[in-house]
Amino acid sequence: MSAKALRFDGSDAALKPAEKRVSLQTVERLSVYRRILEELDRDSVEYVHSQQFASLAGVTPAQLRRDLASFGSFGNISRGYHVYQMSRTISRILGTDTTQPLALLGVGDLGRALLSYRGFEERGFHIAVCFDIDQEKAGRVFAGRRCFPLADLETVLPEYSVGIAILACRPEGLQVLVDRLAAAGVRTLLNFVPKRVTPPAGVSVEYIDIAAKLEKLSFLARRSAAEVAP
Amino acid sequence: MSAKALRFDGSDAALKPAEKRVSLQTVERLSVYRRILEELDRDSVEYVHSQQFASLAGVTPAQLRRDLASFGSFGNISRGYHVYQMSRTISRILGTDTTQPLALLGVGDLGRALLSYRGFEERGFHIAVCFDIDQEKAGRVFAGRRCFPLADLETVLPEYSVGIAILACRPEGLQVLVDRLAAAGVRTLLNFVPKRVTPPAGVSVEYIDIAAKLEKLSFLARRSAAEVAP
DNA sequence: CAGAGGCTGTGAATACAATCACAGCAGCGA
DNA sequence: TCGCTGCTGTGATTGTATTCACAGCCTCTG
Repeated sequence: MSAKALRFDGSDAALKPAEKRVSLQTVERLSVYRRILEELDRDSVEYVHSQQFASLAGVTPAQLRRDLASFGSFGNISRGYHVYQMSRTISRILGTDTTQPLALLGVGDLGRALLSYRGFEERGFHIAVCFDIDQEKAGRVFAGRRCFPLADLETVLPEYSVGIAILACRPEGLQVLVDRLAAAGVRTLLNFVPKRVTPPAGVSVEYIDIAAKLEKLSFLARRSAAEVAP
Repeated sequence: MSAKALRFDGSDAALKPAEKRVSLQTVERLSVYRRILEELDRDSVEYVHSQQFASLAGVTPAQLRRDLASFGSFGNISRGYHVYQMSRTISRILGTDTTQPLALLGVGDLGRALLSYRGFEERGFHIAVCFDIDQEKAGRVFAGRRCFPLADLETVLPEYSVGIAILACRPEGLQVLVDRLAAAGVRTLLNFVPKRVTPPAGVSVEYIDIAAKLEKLSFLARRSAAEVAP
């Protein structure tokens, strides 16, 4: 005896199905899914089953289905998921169906590498403007983008309507910089600087810490070696 | 000061006795902890309580204590944690108390940025050798390191006893490259290439996917905007 | 047209991570 | 010396993510 139909009886007004609770871990996996879907689309694959799809993405089929179901049902039973349609849907969910301008803070080695990285454009991002505290760098042009002095942040940034900023500068004074960016309307930050900051209300920060990843690998390498010869 | 309260007083035994189940998330946080401890040490702080320490690291005091306790007891009751000693202990646990040689695969924009990144040396890592499939790059010298052709991987790599390799190359043929590296004795991989690979047995892979992080931020920015004006 | 096959979506179960709350004790002042 | 203070380490609890397992459905074949 199943009680599943009751769910619909009591809550027909509550149907805003697309905006359930979406776990952030799911969101991170969505990027992986979309990349695979694009590859499949290039190969002219029309439908894909959770089994093959999951193995391409390196997750279990159950997890893949649950991730996708958290936005509503896309799967066609006994055919699988429609590749192109789902790719478009994920783009809309992630907000990458339109190109988004980025700001880059700090034009050192890493910053310059990011400026010349072509992958951004393919994924719907574009570094529109960059800043550096170094007066010598400010005024120069890097990979087609003029570099402004950090002091001009508040006057220059609004012209570009940037929602995402990339931090690739020195750790000194990082918190102050974050606060200035938030005040200038930036809502999210991608932080390459190995230093924790406390984001102002309404601002999200993601960290990319290369050295920390290496340390984790160092731990894993040592542990796996210990397992072999304990 | 008596070391008896601290169970691990500098001996190599620190690694062995508490081989409980250490969560990988804990390991990732250890890097953050160590960085903060080094800063405190530079400021000549000798002891630190879980309260202040946790707030610097951006975690709760309970989580910090649990993380540290998963290796054994470091804390001196009513004084807190000994800054320098714990920093050393974490280094031993992570395996970064001695410098480790890295191999770099792919000397494009990102690869060159990594070569000139100074942060590695500070954290106990050193890119010892690099490879590129491009014959033009092979033979040149980048930031003091000679670049070898990819074809010579099997003959050159053993001379450097590399345990960790960084993937910063093209996605084409990545799986084959991973298998070759594993066969050559590399135990862990840091993958900047936006493509999943299936690691051979005993090999761990960590991913750094910049575009995926940006997509996550794009989602967050959109959601937080929707919360304000639904 | 019926029945088999095999897929998705999801309730239930499990595994895992974070937090709470407190026993027990080192250090300190009286 | 002794009691008080406030810290750590940890059992218990809560919360969250993942996996299991299967009902229900769509398609295709005979």
